[in-house]
Order: sequence, then structure tokens, then C-alpha cells
Amino acid sequence: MSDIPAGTLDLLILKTLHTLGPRHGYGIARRLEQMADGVMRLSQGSIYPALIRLEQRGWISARWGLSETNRKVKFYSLTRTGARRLDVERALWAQSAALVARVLESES
Amino acid sequence: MSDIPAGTLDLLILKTLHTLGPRHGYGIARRLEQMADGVMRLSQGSIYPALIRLEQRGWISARWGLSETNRKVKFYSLTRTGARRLDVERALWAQSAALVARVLESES
DNA sequence: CGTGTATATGTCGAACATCGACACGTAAGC
DNA sequence: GCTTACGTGTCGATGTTCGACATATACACG
Repeated sequence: MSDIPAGTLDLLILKTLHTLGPRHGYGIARRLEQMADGVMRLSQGSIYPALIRLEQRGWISARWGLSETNRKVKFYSLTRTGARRLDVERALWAQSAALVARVLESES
Repeated sequence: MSDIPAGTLDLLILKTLHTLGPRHGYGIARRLEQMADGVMRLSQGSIYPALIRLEQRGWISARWGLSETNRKVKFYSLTRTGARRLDVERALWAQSAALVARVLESES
């Protein structure tokens, strides 16, 4: 069982919020683990600091509310700045993935 | 201009040695930058520590020699352990890339 | 002969992300 | 009352990468 790909957590969180709309940290984590088909873990030690970081940068915003399970939770939403940042992160990832793919496929 | 994708330097070095055979640090760095089409940089502050790390783990081995430009250089080769490790890193990367792709393409 | 440039290896401290373990609290079901 | 799943958060440790610096040599050119 591996960790989540280094440096992609911001992208994954941003995209998850973009896709699903407002969601709380625990829900984002569960969603990502489910997408990973159980082969990756996502520790709380990663997700919460990441959310705080993203909020400080203005890419997501938080508001307290009640979950479907009737608990006090923090709902995070993608901000307009965050949506733009998602595009940037996406492009950076595409570049990275393309480079790695090229190297892995190279034969000389 | 972005950096090389976090956490993939080992994989990229291992694969480069696998593809090209023995090569020195500077040459590996130049090769990778060339593969990146100039859109990524690779600082010496990354490549040399990485090579030392890989050698300590037994994945590559070093031997002094002369370059085509007639300079004293350290040639690194992939060890048998390193070749096995390359497969592992490859598989881990494939998992990561698949996860990110799945999240990025998800629509709900 | 002197100077500059590309080649080449390395070190150092700082910055940063992630992990694993821990602490705390609550709703619901039995 | 107890347990379990849910939920947020902190903390120290670890590891990677960066940017700046130090050092040295082969070769071309004036």
C-alpha cells in the first residue's frame, strides 16, 4: 500500500471539490481513498494540514455546517481563485506526467 | 519553468541508466533536461544527492573514468538490485498516474 | 600566456510536504 | 453505558528538493 503521489494532494483536493461541490475534509479523504481502490492511503496528518494550507492561499473557503450524519463539519468550497489554480495544477501535472512517460518509454 | 515532478527523480535516474547504460551525473542531468524539452530544470543540488542516495541503497554503483571530453568523471551503472527497484518504482508510478488520471477525469 | 566557457562533482542550509501517532469530541445503535 | 464510525486537529520526525556556493579541469581563442 503506497502513499498518495507526492505533490499531487493539492490538485486532488481542488479537483474533488470542483467535481463534487462543497464537502468536508473527512469526506474528501474518503472519496480519494475510494478512487484509489484501496491501494493508497491518505492519512489525516496529510489532509487537514493541506486543507488549511489551501484555505490560507485563498483557493478554498470554509464554512461550518451539519453533515448528513448530523455532525458539525467544516464544508470546503472551491473559490474562483482556486478554480484558476486547479487549471494551473492540472497543466503542471500534465507536463510532469508527459515527461515521466517519455523517459519511461525511451529506448535510447 | 517547473521543477521535476516530486518523488520521481529516483525513477528517472534509474530508467536513464537502464536505457543508456553507464553514465555520469552531469550527463544524466543533461539527458533528463533534454527529454523535458527545456520546460523543466534539474539543479545540481538535486542530482548529486540523489545519486549518492541511490548508491548507498545499492541500486547503482560508481566507478571513476574518463569522459569523451577527457575529464575525470564518475560513471554510474544500474545494479541488479537497481533493476528490480526500477520495476517497483515503475509500478508505483503507474498506480499514482492512474489515480490522478481517474480523479481528473471523474465527473461525479 | 591569460582569460573565458562548458564541463564536472560536490556541500550546505532552508523550505516544504507528508507521515504516523496522538488527542479530543460527538451521534447513533445496541 | 458502551462501542463504533465519524470528524477535526496537532505535533515531531523524516525525507526530498532547491538555490547558492565552492572547487577544479580541458579547451578554444586572442
